[in-house]
Amino acid sequence: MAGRRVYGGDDGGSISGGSSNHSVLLQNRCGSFASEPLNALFLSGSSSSSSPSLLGSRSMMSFEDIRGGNGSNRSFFCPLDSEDNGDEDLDDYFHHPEKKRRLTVDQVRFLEKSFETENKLEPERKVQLAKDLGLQPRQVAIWFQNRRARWKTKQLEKDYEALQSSYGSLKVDYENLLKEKDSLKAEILLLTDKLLHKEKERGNSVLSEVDKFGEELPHNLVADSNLEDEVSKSSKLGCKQEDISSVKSDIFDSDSPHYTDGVHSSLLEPGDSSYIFDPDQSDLSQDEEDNLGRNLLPPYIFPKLEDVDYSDPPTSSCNFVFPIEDNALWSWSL
DNA sequence: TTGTGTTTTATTGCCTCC
DNA sequence: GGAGGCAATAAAACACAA
Repeated sequence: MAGRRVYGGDDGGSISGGSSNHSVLLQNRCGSFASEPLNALFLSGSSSSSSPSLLGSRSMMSFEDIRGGNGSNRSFFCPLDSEDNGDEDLDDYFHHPEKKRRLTVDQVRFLEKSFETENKLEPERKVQLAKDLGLQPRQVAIWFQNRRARWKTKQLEKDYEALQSSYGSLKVDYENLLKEKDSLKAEILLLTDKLLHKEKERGNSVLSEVDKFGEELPHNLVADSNLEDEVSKSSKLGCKQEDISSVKSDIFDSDSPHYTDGVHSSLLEPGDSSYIFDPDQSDLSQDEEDNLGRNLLPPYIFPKLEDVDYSDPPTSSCNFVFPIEDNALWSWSL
C-alpha cells in the first residue's frame, strides 16, 4: 500500500492504513512509542480476526495503554471516559479489545454541537475536542468526516424533496393552463360560429349602418374622456366582458344619446361580445372580411400584443379581455 | 433467539491544495 | 510530497419484527 497516508503529528498516534501499519512506530496518547516488536507481540496475541480495519484499530493502542501504564487515565482506545463509565467499561475493553466501540451519548452531543458551530475541523480544534472528550484526534476527525457525509446525504434528500414538490406544483399549474386553453378554444369556436351566423343574418344593411356609426363615434368618444379610464379600469380588474360592455353602455346612455339607438347599442350589447372579441380572423372568409370592412374589424377586435398587460397571470378566462383602450383607439383609426 | 435492515465507526484509495 | 477531504466500502453495533 505504497503512498498510503501516515497519520501522525497532532493526531497523537501515528498509524497507517491497511496491513502496512505493522511497520511503523506507534505512539500513544502520552507520546510514548511502541516499537515494532512490541506491536507485533500485541497484534499477534489478539483475536483471529484478519480484518484490516481491526488491525488498524488495534494498532492505535500502545503497549503501555494496555498495561494501564503511565500517562493518561483514559486510554484513547476507550472512548468512554472512565469518569463517566467506570472501571466496568474499561474492563470490557481489555477483555474485548478488538470490538468497535460507539461514542457515548455525551460525546456525540458534544461533537454535534461543535459540528453545528463549524463543520470543518481545524487542527487546533481537533486536538482540543479530542482532549475534552478523551478521544484520539484521529477519531474526532473521522467523526467529523462521517458527519459531513451524513449531512450531505440529508441535504441531497431535502433538495430532492424540494425539487419534487416544485415539480408537482408546476405540473398542476400546467394542467390547469391546458384546461383553460381548451375552454378558451371552445369559447372561441362558439363565438366564431355565433359571429358568422349573425353576419349572415344581418347582411349588407347592417354594414351600412355600421359605417354611419363609425363616422359619428370618434367625435363623441373623444369628447368623453372618462370613458377610456372607466373601461380601462374595468379591464385591468379582470371584469367580465359583459361588465365592461355594460359600463360602456351606461356611459353611452347617459352621456351620448347618439348611441342609444338600436344599431349602435347592438354593437355594444352586453350579451353580444362578438364585435369586441374576435378570436380568429382566419376563420372568416375573405369575402366576409371585405364585407365587414377594414375599418370595423381589425383595429378593435384584437389588441396589439405590445398593448396587452401580461404582468398579472390569468386566473380565469375573463382576464383575457383585451385592453379596452384599444377599443377606443379604433375610433381614431376610422 | 435469530434473521434482517439500519446506523455508526473506521479504513482505503484517490484527489486537491499548498 | 505531505496533509487533509471525500467517496466507497467494511464491519461492528444496534434496532426490531417474527
